[in-house]
Amino acid sequence: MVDDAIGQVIERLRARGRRITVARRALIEALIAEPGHVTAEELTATMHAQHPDVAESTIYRILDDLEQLGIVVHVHLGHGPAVYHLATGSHVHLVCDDCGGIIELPSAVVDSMAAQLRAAFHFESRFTHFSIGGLCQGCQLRSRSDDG
Amino acid sequence: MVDDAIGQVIERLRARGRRITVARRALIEALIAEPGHVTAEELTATMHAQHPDVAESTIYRILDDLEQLGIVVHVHLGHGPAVYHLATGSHVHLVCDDCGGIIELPSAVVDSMAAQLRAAFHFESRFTHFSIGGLCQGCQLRSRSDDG
DNA sequence: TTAGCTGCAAAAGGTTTGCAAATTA
DNA sequence: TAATTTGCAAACCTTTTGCAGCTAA
Repeated sequence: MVDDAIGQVIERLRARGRRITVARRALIEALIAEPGHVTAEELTATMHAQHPDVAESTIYRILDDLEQLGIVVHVHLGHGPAVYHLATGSHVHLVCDDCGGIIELPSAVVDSMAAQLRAAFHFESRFTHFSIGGLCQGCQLRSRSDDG
Repeated sequence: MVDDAIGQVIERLRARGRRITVARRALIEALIAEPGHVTAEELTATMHAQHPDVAESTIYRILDDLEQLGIVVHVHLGHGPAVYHLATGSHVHLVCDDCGGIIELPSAVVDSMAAQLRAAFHFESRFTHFSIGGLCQGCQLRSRSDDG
């Protein structure tokens, strides 16, 4: 069924006139195999196990292309490098400013907020591209005790 | 009253043991004079009109320091450089992914959302550090007509 | 006087680009 | 064959850092 998922993506690429190269196939495999959010650097490392001569610039180019085709999205969780994942299973991220911990939310959680912004500003919001920053429970407690 | 605002910030710096240098005073003036969101580069340009030999690295260092003191915040509106503004008047940004247009919201608009995240995840969210991406009305209409 | 700040220059980190060679269809 | 894709290396952009000299208190 992983193979199946790969086949489906490849189909979509062919349908849009892309050529299926070793690097593309390997990157799609890596994206499907990886569980969560991966940086370009991590993807490169994964792919280098099997294909050590794929250049990181190639990976950035393929990711760009996949993103334009709506197959992949990238997310900014914090100040570091962007992370990538398949566009299916897009979700919202709460990221703790102190410890960097991540809570993933189903997009539905922000629906009422999105509706509010749509009604008031005609703005169709996507909460998925940037994280929502803040403090997790642990860091709230810690900063309180630091104060005292 | 601008002078007054400057004086207040300088007081806070002194109270925390900072030295008041030409660069610091000029940067505070620039921040108070600038209307909205400014990048470090824009601040540098502004300051160079009066003080051409202040280094950009100095500006980054002072901004860091002011941020640690809670006087300044930086915000990521999109993929470009961070923008800075005084911590007073902190607000939420809706940024159009297509045209880059910005809508500023009073923080109160996200209060109910914040309450929801607090109740469900004990997460104290700050919607001010990253923008909320999406599509503004104009770009929604444009992309619809591009489809057809 | 002396700690804190600054300028300069260089480096770091993430991402993009130019170009000739390789590869896909 | 012809156009797309790639590897390599270099550039780019924003931000950080090391260090010696300057300056505010």
